[in-house]
Amino acid sequence: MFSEAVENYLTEILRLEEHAGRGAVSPSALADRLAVARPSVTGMLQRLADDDLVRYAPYRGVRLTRRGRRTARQMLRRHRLVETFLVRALGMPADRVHDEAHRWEHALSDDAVDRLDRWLGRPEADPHGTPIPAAPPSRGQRRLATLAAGVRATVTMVASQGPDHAAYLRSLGLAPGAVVTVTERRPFQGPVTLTIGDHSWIVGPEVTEYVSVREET
Amino acid sequence: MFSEAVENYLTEILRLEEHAGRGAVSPSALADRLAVARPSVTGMLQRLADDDLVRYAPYRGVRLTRRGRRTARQMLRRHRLVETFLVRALGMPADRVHDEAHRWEHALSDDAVDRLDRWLGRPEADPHGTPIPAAPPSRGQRRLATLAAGVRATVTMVASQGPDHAAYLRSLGLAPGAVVTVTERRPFQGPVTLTIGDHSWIVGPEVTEYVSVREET
DNA sequence: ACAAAAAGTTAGCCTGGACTAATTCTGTGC
DNA sequence: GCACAGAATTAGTCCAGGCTAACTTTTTGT
Ligand SMILES: [Mn+2]
Ligand SMILES: [Mn+2]
Ligand SMILES: [Mn+2]
Ligand SMILES: [Mn+2]
Repeated sequence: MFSEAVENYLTEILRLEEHAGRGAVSPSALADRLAVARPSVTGMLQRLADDDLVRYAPYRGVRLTRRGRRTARQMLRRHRLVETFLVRALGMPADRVHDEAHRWEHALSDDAVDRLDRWLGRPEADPHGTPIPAAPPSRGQRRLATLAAGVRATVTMVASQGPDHAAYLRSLGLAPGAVVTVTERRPFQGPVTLTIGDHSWIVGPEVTEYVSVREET
Repeated sequence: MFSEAVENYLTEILRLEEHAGRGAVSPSALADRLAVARPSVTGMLQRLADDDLVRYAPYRGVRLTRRGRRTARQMLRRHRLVETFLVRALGMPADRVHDEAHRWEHALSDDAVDRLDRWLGRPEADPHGTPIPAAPPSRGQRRLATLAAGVRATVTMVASQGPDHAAYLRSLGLAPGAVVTVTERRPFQGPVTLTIGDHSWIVGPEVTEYVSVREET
């Protein structure tokens, strides 16, 4: 979703916001923590502001937006889960897990994070005792790509990638509220068979990646 | 050490070399596998050749050098160990581990790979049955940075970063053949105390990262 | 109150790694 | 032996994300 650099900036801004209490985060502090020159920070903050990940007024410091904070918290969650794993499973010395986790945190998929969390028994704190942020309140929402076969689900969101794409999705009946079941999933990211109402369609990732669903209860 | 892109190119070249038997690998095949345009491949191959990772003659295809092959094999090892871990430990469906491993493989340190390998019981093959390349024949050689405290080791290599750096290392007595012990290691990449002969020195990563040692038997 | 220091930004540059359009090789069929 | 299809390379562009040098704004100390 975001580049490694963007993820690192957001995470570090959150750490500084939490640490230094209320108030905006200073670019210099960020530059220090990220080990980059100050002008690099200025440039990145401008881009993050354009993408609505931070609110940034020149000479006034920076704060995360709701969107930015959501991403940053997710990164902290990953970071701390990975650290926990490295210590508990791999027996890595506690003073070496941070750098390792700093790289892993960008590589894990949501699914892998979730499995790691389960494997660790849903830990509440990392090896240093720092709390691990909870998983975002997804209310069961997920991409169609990750829906298990045979499970009925309701479409919650269609993130179309342009007019043709939107029209195609509509022609399949994939609109919010539609009920859909994955009836077959071919291995290796192969095509997926969907049942929507009394129609079946064979579709590829351009469909399953951009449609969100919630499992029926 | 290398960028993610470089690691991916080298790994894919090795896969193609192994698959398609003897002969040079064609840039088009590479472009397909890496999902990039052909000119991107040409450009990268030129850089890889400059860095002595491939031998490349225009219009004649490409082959890995010894150096390139060593790196590529290491990546394949990581990839397959990670896939094994994802299936065995996290229970991820076998048809989803490849993409995941493709990202993890770039994030793991040598130490983490080694711990994962041990944790998995030194598996010989990944979940698809494909053999996992062996760890490089390091003969116990490692960076001083990873040497456990209290273990006597012999310096095998000094990778100095310029004349001043070289002189500094020499002044500590760190030359091939010298016997060294880490007597204390402060947490958080803190300073390390070395004993060399009857001298002790407190040094930082600019020493421990660039000196290789072999543990005494 | 104001000068000096510190913090921050702008301007201009660079590298890696992608892309498209245009061009040049190579090998095959006749 | 040659035309042509396909493979590959060159030329030129773009963007992310760094950097240094120079400038501007804010803060601080007297
Ligand atoms: Mn940490
Ligand atoms: Mn990181
Ligand atoms: Mn694989
Ligand atoms: Mn990869």
